[in-house]
Order: sequence, then C-alpha cells, then structure tokens
Amino acid sequence: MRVSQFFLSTLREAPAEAEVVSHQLMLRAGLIKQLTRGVYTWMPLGLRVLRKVEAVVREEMNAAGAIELSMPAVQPAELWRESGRWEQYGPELLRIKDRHQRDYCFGPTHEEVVSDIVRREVKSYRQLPLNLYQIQAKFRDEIRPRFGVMRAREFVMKDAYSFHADKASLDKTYREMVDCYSRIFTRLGLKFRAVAADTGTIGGTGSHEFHVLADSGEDAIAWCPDSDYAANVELAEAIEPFKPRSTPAQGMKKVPTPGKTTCEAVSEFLGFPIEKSVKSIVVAANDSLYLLLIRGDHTLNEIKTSKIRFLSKFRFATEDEIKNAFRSRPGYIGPVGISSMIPIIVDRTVAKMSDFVCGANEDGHHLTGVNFGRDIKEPEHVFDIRNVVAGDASPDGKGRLEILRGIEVGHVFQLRAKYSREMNLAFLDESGKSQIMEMGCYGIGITRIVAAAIEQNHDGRGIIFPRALAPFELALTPIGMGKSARVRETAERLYRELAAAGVDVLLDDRDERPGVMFADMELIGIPHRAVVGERGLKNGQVEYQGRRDERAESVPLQDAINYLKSKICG
RNA sequence: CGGGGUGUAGCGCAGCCUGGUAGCGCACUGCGUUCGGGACGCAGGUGUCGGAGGUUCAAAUCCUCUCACCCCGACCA
Repeated sequence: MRVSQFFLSTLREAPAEAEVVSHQLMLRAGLIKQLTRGVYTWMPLGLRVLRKVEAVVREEMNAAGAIELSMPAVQPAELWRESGRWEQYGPELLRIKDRHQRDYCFGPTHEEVVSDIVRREVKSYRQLPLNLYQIQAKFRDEIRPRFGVMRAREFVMKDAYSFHADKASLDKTYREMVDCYSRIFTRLGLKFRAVAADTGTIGGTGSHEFHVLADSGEDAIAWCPDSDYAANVELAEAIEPFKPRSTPAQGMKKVPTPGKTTCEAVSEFLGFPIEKSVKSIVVAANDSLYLLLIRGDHTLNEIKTSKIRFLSKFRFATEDEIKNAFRSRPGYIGPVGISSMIPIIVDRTVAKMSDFVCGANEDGHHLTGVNFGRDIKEPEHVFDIRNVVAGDASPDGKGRLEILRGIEVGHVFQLRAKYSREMNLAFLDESGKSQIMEMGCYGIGITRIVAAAIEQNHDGRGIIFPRALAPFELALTPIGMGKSARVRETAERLYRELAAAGVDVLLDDRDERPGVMFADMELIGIPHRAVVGERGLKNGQVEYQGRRDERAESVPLQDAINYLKSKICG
C-alpha cells in the first residue's frame, strides 16, 4: 500500500475528550472516529488492525473445532421473553420497534438466537457436541461508555456457544476453549492472565475471564505469586483469619468525634490504626434493613453480598431509612444497642476483632473498646462480604495475594442448562430418551483487544503494535524521493520486491520531510521501518530500525529484502 | 438518573465577565526557498460562535428553553 493511495488521518494533538492513553493514541493515529457517545467508526487504518485480530481469533477458533456462522444483529422480543431476559436484562438492552409496533432488540449477545437455531436443527446425540461462533457487532446501552472503544456501546465481539449431550463433553470443550483463548492472546502478543470469575448476568456456573494486564484496567485481579491461584476480586475469597479473637482488654467508651464520619477520619482523629475500626453499612432487601459490618479499611464486595440468600436483591439504604432506624446520621451509626429487628451481617474478619471502634448511634460520637459477646451479642450471620486486599492469605493456602489491574478481553462460561431448559433444547440420547443439552459460551471483545494492546504497547512517540496486530508490517520511507531519481527508483523497486515476497509494506510516497514521515509511521505503530536515502545509497546501503530500537542499522542494498524479511518474521 | 463542565474553522484553544459586524497555533490551498526527526517566507480559503426563542439600534457575548459531548456520582457512612 502507498500512503498516497491510502487514507491516513493523524493528529498532532489528541482531542480533549480522551483520557486514557490508548484512546488518545487511537484518535491521534486516526484508527477510530467517534460518531456519538460510545459509538465509533473504524477508519481504514484501524479496520486493518481489527481485521488482524479477527483473523487470529478465527484461525484459532476453527483450529479448535468451532464452526463459524453469522446471526442477525436484530432479534425479536419473543425469544427474549422466552428466556426471561426481556424483563431481566434491564436498560442495557437496546429495544426497538418496527413499523407494526412489534418489539425487537439490537443483540447484546446471542444465547437466545443460537439456542433457537440449535433446538430446530439438532435432534440427536449424534449431532453433538456442536460449537458455533460468530464475529459481529453487538450493542449494549452502557450507563457510561468510557475510554473510547474500551467500553463502547457498539463493539465487535466473537461469541461462541457450545452444545453437549453431557457435562463431561462440556468440560472437555470448556478446557479446549480455555487453551484456545490462551493461544489467541499469546499470538496477539499480549501479557494476559486467566482468572476465575463471577458469572454475572449471563448466568451459569464455571467461569474464567481473560485479562490483559494494564494499570488503567477497570477490573482488579487477585493472584498469588506462590501458586497458580488467580481470581477477579469480585470473586476472590477472603478467608477467615487464622488468629483467634483476642480477649477484650478495654471497656466500651463513648467518645465525641464531631464531623468525623468516615473510619479514616475517626481513626486519624482518635489516633488508632484504621484496622481497629468497623464500618457499618445499611442495606435494604425484601422491605427489611440489614446492618453489614466490615473492617474500616476494607470495602464491601457487592457481588459476594448479593449471594447471601436473603440479600440477593439488596440495595443501599437511603439516608432517611438510616435516620429512622438508627436515630443518628450516617457516619455515626453502629451495631451497639440497635433494634433486634435489624439483623447484623458480620464479615469474617470483623468476627475475629476485639476492642474495636464503631459509630455510637448518636450524632458526633463513636464507641471505642467494643467487643462481641459483651457489648453486642456474638455474631450470628458471619459471611465473606469484603473485597480481598494485597497481603491477604491466598484461598488455596499457599501464600499471600497480590492485586493487579486488568482489562477483560475474554470470558468463558459453563452455562449448563440455564438456557437449554428455558428454551427446551432437547435431544434424544443413545437409548432414545429425551435429554436437555449442556451449554457453554465463550466471548472475546475484538474491538477492546485493540485498545488493550495499545494500552500495553506504546511509548512517547505513539503506538507499538505487536506483530500480529500491526496494520502494516513495514514502513518504507524514502527520503527526498521527489528530488533523487536514485532514491525513488530504489524505493519503488524495494516496494515491489517486498510486496512480491509477501511483506505487508506501506510505502510513504508523500515526499514529505523525513521528520513528518518518521513521526507518522511511529505514531501509527508500524513495527519495522526501512529508510532509503541518498546518504545510505552512496554507500550502497539502506537503513533498518525496529519500532523499539534505539537507533537504525545499515544494511547493504543487495541484502535488504532478505534482511527485512528476517526481521519481520523474526 | 443526580451533580458539575464544555460547545467558537479539521484538531487544540482565545474572545464572553464589561454587547459594537470573529481571532490565534497547527492543519489545508497556491507559489518560492528548504529537505535525515513534526521547516521557512509570501499569498489564500475555511465558521449557520451547537440549536431555537427572547432582550437590544446592535448578541459569540445578556436571559429562557433545548440538544450534544465530557467528567464525577448513583448512597461503601
């Protein structure tokens, strides 16, 4: 490809709305343009990158025995009503009406459609297992799209769905998909980690997420350097402290803490470590209030909390609800002396605490030296309801946890019979008996991968695309080709020969000043560059520089093709 | 959904407070000089000042409504 015949649109300055580096660079390099909130055009250069990702995913999915199809983006509401998700899915589902006022949605995912296909087509165990996938635009009406294509409303996803006669078959395919995903992200040149995950709204049982590691990632991952334990913090278990609760050493005392409404402020004000404080959180579920206790420096894990049977649909209490029930403002509430109508849910860590500090249920006051068994009754409901923090014991007992940040780029689920039961995915087994299929689903965020790869691979000059993602493999940069016939002819010949040798080369034939060409080629992240200029040609040489190299090296012109090929393939 | 912010040329911004016929840098077009790390000179084009309504002799500027985008929050006491 020649730059003169392509459509580069680089910017010197990043548009003001971009916050994270990948978004800034994608805009500056002209990979994407925003059309409206959370919706982007993929410009020619960006589309090349997207196609590279797709190609790797497609190859590996095919190699793993999955079969590609393409399902409609627009789906009838009936199918969603059948699975129960028309009501369940909430405002993230973009609902549309046709001219007859019939309900449709723009698919955020395709369990319903694929299930409908399979139940019509698959009748026998002989047709199973079956793993179907597609690569397609999805729409999810996110509350707050962010970070460019990282959290967009419209995005491209690879979604696969597998169908099985039994759990063993599902397990096998699930493992194959985990391996397949590992190969995909390895081939894409990404630093990633597979972690145990929560199943979220899609439902089902076993689940792993694949995260590209990046400080800007929206997810926190707990992992143990001493074992292979890794889990999303949403899921990671905070195990019960080993140390037994020490016996009370202090008497309970009410102290004034005017204006100090957070554990941090109270501990600082009173001069004790925040680990001695207990945070009181009021939630409502089924028209009752519940008081949750976690240690002052910990944060509540809402997903774990919602797994407690009677809190499955909890919400945070309103300020008025709190005032009515505790006769004090939020910030000064606590478990001592409250109505027995309010059950107290105690985090495992808190259950082992003694002589702690908490709100006094009186504005401007806290209690110190509070103890279970003496000042309040022994905890009845002890659960793991907090997020793990760095330094916590690993749930597998093999060391201590560390926290990393990651960008979720893949997710695999064992859906089991969740959809197949609702939608009656039945088949006849070997004995002619009707059975319900086991089902798995496997997603990869194609568009998000591009952003994640840039997040992980960039420098002050721009993007550094991993080989598998690069829109072009080699930038061929002639210097002064308008002036020097020798430069022009050499560049044109190299261009032809490289193209003939199968190299995806971008010839910068703009006859720009060298600085402009170098800056553009570096910004858009071409991994290799060859420079043809009078200076080198005088000595029969051209220059080569890798995108990460400090300086260029000279190569004899007659060896150039082979040398560049070896660099590109190396 | 709540709060805050911003809309002026393709991009980054000034002008608004204090109303008087719209600017700067980059980009773009032409010519010339330059030519190994985002050149320089000269000449030039570019705007429904997000939209609608109002106040006024006069509105980018003041008022009302509205739309879009961005950020923060959505109760972690």
